[in-house]
Amino acid sequence: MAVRVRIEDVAAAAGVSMKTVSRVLNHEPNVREDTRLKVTRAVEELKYTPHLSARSLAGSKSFLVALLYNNPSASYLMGVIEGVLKACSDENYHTLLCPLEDDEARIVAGAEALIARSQPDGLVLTPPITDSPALLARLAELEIPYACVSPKDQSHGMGVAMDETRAAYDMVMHLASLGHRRIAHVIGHPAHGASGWRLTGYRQGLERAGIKFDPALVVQGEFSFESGVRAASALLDLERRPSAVFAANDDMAAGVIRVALERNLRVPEDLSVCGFDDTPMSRQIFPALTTVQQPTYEMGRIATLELLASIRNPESGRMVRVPYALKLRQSTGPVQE
Amino acid sequence: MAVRVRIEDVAAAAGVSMKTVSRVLNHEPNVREDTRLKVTRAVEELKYTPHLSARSLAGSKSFLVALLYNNPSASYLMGVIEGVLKACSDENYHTLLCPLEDDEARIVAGAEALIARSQPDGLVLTPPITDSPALLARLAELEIPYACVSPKDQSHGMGVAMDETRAAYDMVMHLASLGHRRIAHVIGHPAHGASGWRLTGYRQGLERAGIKFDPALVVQGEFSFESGVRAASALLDLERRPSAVFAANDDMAAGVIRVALERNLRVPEDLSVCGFDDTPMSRQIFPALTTVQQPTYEMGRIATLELLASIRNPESGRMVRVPYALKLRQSTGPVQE
DNA sequence: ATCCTGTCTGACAACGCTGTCAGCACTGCG
DNA sequence: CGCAGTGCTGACAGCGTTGTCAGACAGGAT
Repeated sequence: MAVRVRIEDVAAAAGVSMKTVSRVLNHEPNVREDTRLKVTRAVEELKYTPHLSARSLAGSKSFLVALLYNNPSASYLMGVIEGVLKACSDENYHTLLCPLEDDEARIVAGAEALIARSQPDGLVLTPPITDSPALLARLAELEIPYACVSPKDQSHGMGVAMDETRAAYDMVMHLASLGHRRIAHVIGHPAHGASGWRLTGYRQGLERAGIKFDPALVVQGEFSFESGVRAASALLDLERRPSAVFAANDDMAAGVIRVALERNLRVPEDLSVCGFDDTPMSRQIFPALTTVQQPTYEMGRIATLELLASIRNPESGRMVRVPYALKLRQSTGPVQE
Repeated sequence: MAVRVRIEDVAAAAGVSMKTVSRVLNHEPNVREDTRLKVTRAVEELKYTPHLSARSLAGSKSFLVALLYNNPSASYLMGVIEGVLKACSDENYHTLLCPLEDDEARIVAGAEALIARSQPDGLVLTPPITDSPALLARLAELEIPYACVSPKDQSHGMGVAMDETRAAYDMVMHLASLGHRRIAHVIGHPAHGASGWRLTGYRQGLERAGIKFDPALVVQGEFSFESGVRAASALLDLERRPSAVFAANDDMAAGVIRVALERNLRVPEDLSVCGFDDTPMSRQIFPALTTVQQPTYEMGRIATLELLASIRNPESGRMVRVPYALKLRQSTGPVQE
């Protein structure tokens, strides 16, 4: 490995001072256009990359973005992570992963430990910790900027969100268009904002389709496969069982399918099932699951870009809406007589 | 946020010089036991954490470990990642994630870019890039230490591995013990070492069970769900079709189950199916999949610990064996007449 | 011609830590 | 009793960058 190219070398090559090179690299004002050009050329020629540690030490910025999570879904997380990584590397930041425990106190403690150790310049939060009041309060105190992915409260702060209510509504309309009238819903984990939105969308869809809301057809789950199994058992024990089940995520939908098949019900002939998230698993179970695709990569990327923008300019940083897509597959079909 | 505690403050509190504190923190020799104690106490009292950037700048170490991967399985990766994170944070290192593209040239380019930008002190490689000769050669040139997770060549280097051959052997013995004689195998992606080991284990199992190896029952796959579907179609089109299929991973096993159920075969009554990896999906499909569990978290953690040990002392760094576990579930059952 | 403004540039210290090296106190040995 | 050897400690420079501040220069107002 050759010896490192330093800012000093670039300065010499460009015939300016170190400080001017620094200005160009940091997009600071007050550099003449031709000077800027000379410097950029020298940088490219020497393939210069600033030394992160030196930068961070001198500038008291860490160039670190931490991604805080406690979401158990590996595929969801990996999507978001890749997006965050992409945005960070494009802007010469490093990404720190910070897995957190489930309970509120430990979330705060974990985040504080991270902040003390690594001094990140900003944080990206994923659900459900986007909705931990204690954490948000502490972050405000510490004055650390953060961006949220799908937070419950989208009225302020920055980040990225999807119209989940609308997606759930669309899903119910899809079922209704297949002739279903007894459409059940398995609610997600009560702590997640998504559970509420999806339930709301379900109710709005029913209303639009002219179907009376039946509380007996709505069962509490908690986003896990096992909770889907429990919910399905309850629903299929009903005297007048539903002809379709809309589970608030794919894992629970898989649980519903499991129970249906165990009871020798055919999916979708005897029972239509749909989920939410479009995990890889949803394509691999039989029958393949009708579900809603979230652009997790884009969500991670955009949230991070907003965060970085707001680090540079505290005025900026918005809540960005991203589109979803219904994935119609084999687990939903027309109602049979 | 209060002002940072610096090494100077700790030195003052302990009544020693900065350098002595530094020595204690870096486990350097030549510090009297009581001095060491005084310092440790002061560190704890002041809750001192060394400033990573300053350390790295002064010591020309980056305290960074990069995890290179291009494995598409999110659950496998998340397991390894969490393990690496744990080991790193325990030793006050940071983890860098480095997703790489598939082809050899881009793997090397991606790794070089990472190394140039971030100067990691060491790398953790996951399959299949553990087996990229071009990359390994380049790393040797750059003299960057690396640890491998399940590399093809375990005769030298450090890292962690599982006896996959033995696990595959066990799986075949399990099928044989259920009375199966026509046991098919779907091979994994040819570039992965795992494919070879699992095939070898399959053949050893057959031999041990006194079953003649039948090339017609062995089909090439590539670890994807779709390749499992293709393989299963071929196998089930056979005149004398197998009574059991051992797929080299869970995704392909899911593909096999999909095809079987589509053809109205019952699993396991008409066809036993088993996989490898114990992905979360394997528990969520119907029927739940018999498979082999890899301790991914431990593997990531141990590989990283070996790496860090070898950074401190180039003499150390071994290839560690970790245990596996057969997960017997509903997708395998006794042969039916 | 003089002053003032604003734009652009560079010298130098500082960021928090570790490497180097010198110095001190002790031990064992001739 | 002197001297080399060993164990322990501290002073200080330097890692590669940015913040601060002062200075040079151009253009407009007086």
